[in-house]
Amino acid sequence: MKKVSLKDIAEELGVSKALVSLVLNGKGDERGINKNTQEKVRKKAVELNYRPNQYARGLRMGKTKTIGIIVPDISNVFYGTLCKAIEKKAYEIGYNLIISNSYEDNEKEIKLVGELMNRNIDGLILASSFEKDTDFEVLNFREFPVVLVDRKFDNLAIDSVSVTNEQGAKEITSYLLKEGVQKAACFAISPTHISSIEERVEGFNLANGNRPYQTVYDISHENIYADVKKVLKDIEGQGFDGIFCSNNSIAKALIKLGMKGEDFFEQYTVVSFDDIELFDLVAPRITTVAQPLDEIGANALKILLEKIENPGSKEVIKMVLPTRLITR
Amino acid sequence: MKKVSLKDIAEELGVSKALVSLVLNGKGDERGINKNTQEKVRKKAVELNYRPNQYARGLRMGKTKTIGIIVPDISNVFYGTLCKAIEKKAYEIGYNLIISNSYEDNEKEIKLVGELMNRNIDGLILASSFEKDTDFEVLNFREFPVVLVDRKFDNLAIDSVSVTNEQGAKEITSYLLKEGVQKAACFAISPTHISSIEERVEGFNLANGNRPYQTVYDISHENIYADVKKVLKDIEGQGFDGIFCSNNSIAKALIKLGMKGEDFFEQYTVVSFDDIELFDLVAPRITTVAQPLDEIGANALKILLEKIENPGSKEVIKMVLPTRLITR
DNA sequence: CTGAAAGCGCTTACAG
DNA sequence: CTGAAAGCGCTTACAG
Repeated sequence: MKKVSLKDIAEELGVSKALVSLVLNGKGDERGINKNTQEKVRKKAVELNYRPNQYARGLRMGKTKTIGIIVPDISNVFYGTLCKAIEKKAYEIGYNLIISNSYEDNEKEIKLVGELMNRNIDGLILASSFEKDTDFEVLNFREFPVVLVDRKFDNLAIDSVSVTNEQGAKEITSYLLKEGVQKAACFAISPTHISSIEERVEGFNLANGNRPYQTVYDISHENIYADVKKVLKDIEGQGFDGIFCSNNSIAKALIKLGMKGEDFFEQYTVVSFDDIELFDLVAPRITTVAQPLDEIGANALKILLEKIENPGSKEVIKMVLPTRLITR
Repeated sequence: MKKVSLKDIAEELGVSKALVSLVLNGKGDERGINKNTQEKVRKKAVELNYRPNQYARGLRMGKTKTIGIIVPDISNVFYGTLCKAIEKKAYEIGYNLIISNSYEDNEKEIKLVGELMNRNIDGLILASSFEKDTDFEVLNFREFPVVLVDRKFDNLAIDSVSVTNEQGAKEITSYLLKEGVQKAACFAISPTHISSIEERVEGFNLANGNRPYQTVYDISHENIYADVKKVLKDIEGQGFDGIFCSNNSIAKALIKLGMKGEDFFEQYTVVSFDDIELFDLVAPRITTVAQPLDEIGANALKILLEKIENPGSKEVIKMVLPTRLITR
């Protein structure tokens, strides 16, 4: 019942381990190994159900064909879909993914990065929960291949794939105003200095440039529902008639609250960043800014693989993909 | 810039690799190594930012503290939440998770199982897409530690964690009838012979025992929306006034279709298996059967770890956890 | 209290 | 065309 190794195949066939290894790795022809011998080796490998030990191989080669990915929360459909996109591509080229959740907890993120690096992953895709460039430096990646997704750090020389957050927020806010909203509020999720949120708020502000009044409110990501409720109460009677949500969690809280209020959705027009299925199924349906998750995932992986294959390269790619307004 | 190994620490301190290894693995006291020496070793390890090479360790020990998990689709919030629950527990005890998607594709599932076993995972948690016991045998786990979740195979000696699908479906169907529904339809997702779906249909049938009429309709999982639409058309005018959905995807399709129809939700009372956030945010809100995802995950992991630690054990645990009716 | 040595399973120069 | 040997970084008997 024990695992079969190269040695087992070699002994049964009366050849060396080296030869077996060469053949099984497709280097038989290149090294001019007898076709006949090659055939025998391959047959025996199948017969014995040989599976190469990746840890031995990893130890020897220094590469493991495993990449790590850290997201705030895999059960959030946004990150779930992103991981799925990455996993799909990775699978096609023989890579596996180790997925971990940081829960927006910097301490845990630091630990996770360390542990994943321990496990000799070849590279890391990271949706970081860090807020400032300076904090980020504790992760100390040096030459280690890392690509940031979703959130980026402009002042650091680290590759990233993000979207046109500012432009997307500006577009959807403009849409809100064009639809007749007089006074819009922006509900920003904390921590607001995460790059993507900062840019969305900026987009909101830009679109409001020549309006008499608009305001940004902070919502704690740990306590979204209660905070949204509180802010709604605070702005009551101030003439607001539109709300831009900086991410899907806030919009979900608003929907839940809105269902309880009598005429909430007559009073407020709600739009949101992040296009999730839910927004198409509630009444009224929510107009959103969609992010190209498949492309984000595919590009992050592609950039990461290039880094892995060219370890010396100092080139830094900061890719920004377009968002799409989905009016409903 | 190269990785620091045991040898580096040993050389800098003028001791042996063995000693360093012992100390760093907490066996210093047990082996009576000088406290002072231990201190020096630990300090140096921190100073050099030593990270043990898990592949060398795995190769030597035959254990890798990595477990694999295969689900149909990580972006489905049901599986996303399950994975999150497992990942959380696993992290606490120093295990990492390799997560893969089978997309309900048997071929891919077979490949994935092979690849994960190649990678020397210590064990596997599997939400299998296989339909019959006999098909399942190609996976050929032998002694390999595996725990099934969500779907189980009664005739195979493999551990599993599932829920009271039949009881849950029976309860919610009874609720439907008690609420005044006269004639209920069951929308079952294909393939209907997956254990969980089979049991839910059975529960539905049981609750309808003494009713004049009820029917089960198959919905293909590849084409849910179109199929639901078709079935709805087919049953029109036959006096149906209630629908039990065998999983959340069907209910989502119904909601989407229902929003387009004028008085859909006056005509039909809809209830569903799987409690997802969405069902609390649509109008009307959907009554559901909730599965204890955290407990499923925690127990699956616990059982798996026991298997990993007692490789010889022939004991088979088929755990069934209770569902909960959530009326809205 | 500590060290030298073997060996986990692989790949890759090197030698012939 | 093929084999013997070294070595990746670790842990664990064994020896003293």
